[in-house]
Amino acid sequence: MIDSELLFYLIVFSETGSLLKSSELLHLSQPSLSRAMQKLEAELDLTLFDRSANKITLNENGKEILSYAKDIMMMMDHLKEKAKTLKEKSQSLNIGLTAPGPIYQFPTLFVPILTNKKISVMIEEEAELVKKLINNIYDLIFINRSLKIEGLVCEKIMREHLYVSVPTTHFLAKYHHSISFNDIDGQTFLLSSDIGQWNEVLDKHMKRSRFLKQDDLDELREIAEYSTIPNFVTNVTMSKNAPKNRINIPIADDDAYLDFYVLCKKERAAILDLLKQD
Amino acid sequence: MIDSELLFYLIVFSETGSLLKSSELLHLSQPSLSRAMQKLEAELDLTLFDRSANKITLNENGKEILSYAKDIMMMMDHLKEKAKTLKEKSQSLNIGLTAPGPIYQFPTLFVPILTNKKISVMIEEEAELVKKLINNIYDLIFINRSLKIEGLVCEKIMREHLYVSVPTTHFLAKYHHSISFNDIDGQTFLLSSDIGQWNEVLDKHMKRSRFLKQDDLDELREIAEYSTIPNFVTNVTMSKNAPKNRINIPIADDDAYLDFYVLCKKERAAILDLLKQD
DNA sequence: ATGCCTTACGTTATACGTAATTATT
DNA sequence: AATAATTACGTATAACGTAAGGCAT
Repeated sequence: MIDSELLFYLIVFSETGSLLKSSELLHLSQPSLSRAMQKLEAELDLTLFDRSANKITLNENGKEILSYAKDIMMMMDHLKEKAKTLKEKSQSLNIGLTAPGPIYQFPTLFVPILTNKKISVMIEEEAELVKKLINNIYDLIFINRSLKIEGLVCEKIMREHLYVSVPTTHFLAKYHHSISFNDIDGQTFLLSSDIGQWNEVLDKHMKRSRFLKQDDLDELREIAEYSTIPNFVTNVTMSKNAPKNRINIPIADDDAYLDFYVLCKKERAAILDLLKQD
Repeated sequence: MIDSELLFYLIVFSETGSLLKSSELLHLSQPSLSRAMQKLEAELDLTLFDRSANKITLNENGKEILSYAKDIMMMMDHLKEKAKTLKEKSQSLNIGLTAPGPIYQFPTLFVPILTNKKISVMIEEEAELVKKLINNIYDLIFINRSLKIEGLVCEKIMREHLYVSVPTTHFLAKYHHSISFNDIDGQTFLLSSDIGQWNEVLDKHMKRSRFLKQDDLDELREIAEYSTIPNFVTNVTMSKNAPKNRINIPIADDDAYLDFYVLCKKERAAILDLLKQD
């Protein structure tokens, strides 16, 4: 096998025209480079240089071989580039969701420092998620039904249950054990912008309501605490230190429940272990 | 720089699926190969294998990198092939002539063992010779006039003079000091098949003559010795130990002289030194 | 005399094989 | 137990830098 290092040296030499200058660029002693070029000639069993006592130049053979060396070096660069890309990819975890629930259920999975991976999270519809999982754009997706597809593993991993959060002074607070969409429809609610699949639920059962959309979750929480506007929480988003002036009332309808199934490629099923940390 | 040897090992591994088998094919101990693959991973800063205690397989990264490695290895093979071709070329000397005279004038040049080169010799017309010299098909050509072309060197190197060789008993032998084409035209002559430019001379001045063409020069010489048929020789083809029963009569016409000029590419002018050996 | 390449030589680092170790089937 | 990988360790080879030598400008 021809040593690719020597081909690289040849290219550098062709650009400086002298062993001395090349050796400086290559952080190598000049005798070493001289021997390296002799070795290349020996390996190829071909004279590549015209030599005089204090001058060395590429001969016709050398020029021909040089162009091949450049091609190979270009391929080497492509390989290195690919290796870099693959490393980035293997260090990142792309997760797709139909709704944000799993982020609260599996907090360590979604914290880059803990999983030692760069995380990207995207909320999309099921069909899109599945397509992109198969195309390796996602490593892991969460959807709301069981889906058996060749080459994919699918496991049920959680159920999310919707609650309405109202001030203790609110007229709805009397339903504190249970409530239905019908009971609360027609009011105005604070609502996070990114609730994915829950949008469909609300569109279906809360046609007469008004929603004040809020992008920032911290701001939403703050507004909720200092206003009397009802908002929504779920079993996984409820914090232990919830505001004392509010109560969370479970919604009894079947559509107030969302099951979550996690899917990934069979050969990467090991990723699912990450879920078991939580 | 990535060591191309390691890429080759990777390819062999991909074909056997085991380090042990690969190491045998590569005439290498198995621990060495194990370390080599670890080194490749380190150089690329990328995991290429899934390892268990007694099994190692390519992972997704490894498969991707493998295809790049194969491309590079193919380029390496092309380079080696090219080197081989160039070596063949640098060991051969292609000479073109308008007439065979220089072969006799520069005998060592045309003996492969002495010049340490494979020799090919071809007789063609000037225009063809020059074209092929420029296109590197010939390394050296001999033509009959001075020709100044950019990038070529041209030197006058010999003059060939035509003689007619007749038995001492022949009626033409009385002209032993000098003779003209006109004096000898109308006879029958022995003639070599490959006389190149001399054909034109004879076509012009010997329209009424008959020529007995002979491919093999040794046979021609033998026939000449044991017959009374006149033939042609020149100052360079005349042998010292010429047959005693014949005399060589110089032809006086201007067209009985052919000047020879040698041409080669300027950058290869060193080849001309070969002529000086003779 | 100077500059640049090659050869010589002693040293260091690298790559190898053998042997020991580990873990899976 | 057998197989096939990795790790440990001592050795031999190969690559390096310094120093010396040679030849053309």
